[in-house]
Amino acid sequence: MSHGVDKAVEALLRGQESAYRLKTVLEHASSVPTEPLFDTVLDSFSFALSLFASSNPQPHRESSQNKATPVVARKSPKKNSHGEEGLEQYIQDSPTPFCNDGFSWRKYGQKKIKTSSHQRCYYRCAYAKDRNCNATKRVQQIQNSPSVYRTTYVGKHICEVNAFLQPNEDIINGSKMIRFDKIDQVMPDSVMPQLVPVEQQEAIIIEGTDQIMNLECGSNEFLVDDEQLWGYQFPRCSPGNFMFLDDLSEFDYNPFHV
DNA sequence: GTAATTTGACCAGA
DNA sequence: TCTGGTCAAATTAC
Repeated sequence: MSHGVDKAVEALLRGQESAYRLKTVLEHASSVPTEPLFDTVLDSFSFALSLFASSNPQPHRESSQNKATPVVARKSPKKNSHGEEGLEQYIQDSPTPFCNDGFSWRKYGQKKIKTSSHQRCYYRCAYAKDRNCNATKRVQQIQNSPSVYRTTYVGKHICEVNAFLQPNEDIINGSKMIRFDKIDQVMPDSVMPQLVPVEQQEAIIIEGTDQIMNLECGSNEFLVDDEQLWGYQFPRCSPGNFMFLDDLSEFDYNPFHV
């Protein structure tokens, strides 16, 4: 727990730092893009809250915001259309319906839910057919003013694993993997644009009783600090370069310091 | 022209 | 029968 608290504090400090930086940018009408700073602030709080939530699991509260609440191996009362049951689910609340989780999703349905005045949107992995990935998610607004959107992730992404896993790589025994090939490689500007929009953030996936953090980059962009982006020439996360984390301490994980 | 989204219909479980 | 989830044709966007 103490380690989780440290990480949470670290994330909050990071958010505070970004907020100060954002304030400076706004005060000086700088041309520096503010969106990455906004995202970093929001992601910092999301990450910190998710740490608290995962370290102290409690029933989900309707009023929670920006909170990642894992639902550990919850058995779905209803099989899906493929006859699968017991798919892992993970709930996250956010003030925006567009939670950047690092994956590509394709909307396949939208439905009015009886118990809610808002419609529920259904998404599946964009590579569901190509790579037989069964990950889906549902997004629904659950609260007005302030708006709260609940995203429910169902199933696990196996698309990148199927497509790019090398034969000798260990995915079965704990999926402990970080691959940033040619990490010291100098990337051309055409490949690594400056201050790219943040499209990635942590995706928290619960496996059985072991809570893991699974950070993946799915569409070639990073959640990255702007200073670090300048300070380090870092490869983008391409299909050959991906990571799995199931032991934060092992990598001194910080989603805001890629 | 192709890909993504929308939306009504259909299906299965409760 | 009701409801939530998915399918698939139609529509829209690029």
